[in-house]
Amino acid sequence: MTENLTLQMDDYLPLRDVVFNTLREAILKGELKPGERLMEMHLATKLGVSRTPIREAIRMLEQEGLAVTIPRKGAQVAKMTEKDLQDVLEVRDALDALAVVCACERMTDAQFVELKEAMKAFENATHTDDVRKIVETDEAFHDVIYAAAANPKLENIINSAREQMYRYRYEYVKNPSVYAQLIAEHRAIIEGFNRRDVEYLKSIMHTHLSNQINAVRVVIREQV
Amino acid sequence: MTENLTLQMDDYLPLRDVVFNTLREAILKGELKPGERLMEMHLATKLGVSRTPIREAIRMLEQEGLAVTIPRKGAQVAKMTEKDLQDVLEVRDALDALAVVCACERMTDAQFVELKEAMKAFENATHTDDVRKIVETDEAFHDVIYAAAANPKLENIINSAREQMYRYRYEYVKNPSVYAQLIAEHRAIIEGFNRRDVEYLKSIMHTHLSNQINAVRVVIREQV
DNA sequence: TTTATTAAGATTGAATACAAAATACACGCA
DNA sequence: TGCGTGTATTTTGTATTCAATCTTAATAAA
Repeated sequence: MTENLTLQMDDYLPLRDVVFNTLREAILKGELKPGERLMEMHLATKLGVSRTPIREAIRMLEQEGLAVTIPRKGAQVAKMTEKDLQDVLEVRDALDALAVVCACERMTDAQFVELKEAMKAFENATHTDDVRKIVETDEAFHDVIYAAAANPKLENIINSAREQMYRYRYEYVKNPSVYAQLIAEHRAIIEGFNRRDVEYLKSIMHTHLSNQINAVRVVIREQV
Repeated sequence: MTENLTLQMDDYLPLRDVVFNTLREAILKGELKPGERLMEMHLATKLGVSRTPIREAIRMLEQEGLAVTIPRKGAQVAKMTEKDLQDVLEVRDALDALAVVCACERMTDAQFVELKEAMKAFENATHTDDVRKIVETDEAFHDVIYAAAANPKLENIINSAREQMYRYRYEYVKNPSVYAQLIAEHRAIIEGFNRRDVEYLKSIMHTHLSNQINAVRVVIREQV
């Protein structure tokens, strides 16, 4: 009886959070395209809720950088210019460097095992055609590193930066010719942690990130 | 006539933004203390608005890390633990380093002049007892650097990190014995930009930041 | 006295209602 | 045809209302 209640409590989420997650996912997957208007009434009827939770969810998306709203004109999915992308990458580069420094110091043995498993999962995924799965296992690999850094604030900020590129990054991963390189880089990262070689790790992370730049840049240029 | 209309347009702000700014200021100034409950009805009557804009402002504060809400229980001003502070400082350290690297490359002559003026303003402020002014001119000095980095995304993230420490930092600046050191560090920063000496700048920024740690830590310990 | 119990009040969550502004569109005019 | 102008419609901003949950406090039982 009580456990039933607890269960209800556990999976209870305010509608605003449900809406937020739904819209967030839709934006990241590209179902809602950059520049697309987020009309409250439209979303409300589509999701079967009132405007109230929609509005609150939009405020949240706004602060995440996924939506932009102009007073009295409404919200739209955030667009990124090439400059925006460059700026975000610059920041991520610095934060990635910090993350590997921290992770190098603080990674537990269990986490190192986890990292190697995440590596395998990614490698397996690249043998399929499931782009979604490839992206997810790649993200998961990096998640292990960020978690090992043991700095939740850092993790939050990196995630927010990742999120902003996510939409564009999809295109990069769709191209199978990059898999070999990605795998090699992941292997190098593991090797780096094995040797606890901070400088080596920093440089790998840097190339790993900058490889994405050009690909993403092309996608952004295509965005009218 | 038309200019009057434009003016009205310009200073129009949705209530949610007015409320957001008001609450944000109140939190940063310490008028709303960490852990204090943010009750919608209470704030609404106090500010003379309905609960709707209050709720939206709270969602915004939440994403800024200034408020925390537990579903069905309401929001409260975010508390920071020592660990939280350490985490934020670690991140800010990395971002400050990035900022000076960028600023070193990109700072215009006009901005360098601005920086020297901000320095003077800060120095003058330290000769008064106006703690508020001292904090503001100090912030302004750093704002010039962050602006010179010419990376708005970086600026946003740094500002959000600064904001989270701001409340606690006040106490540090209240102590006049640190002024001399602060001035010396600011002078060193200017000297660093003059020489475009990135490594020197990084190290100054690092000590500049870490000097704050212990002071802030004391304040946090006092927070029950 | 302390601990359950439970009812009243307070508070949040969500929907609805109303006001103000922006947008779209049809009409008239040059 | 092209361009304003004004009206109708849509959309956002804010307030109000109703429902669900949480908190508090008073009461009763051990």
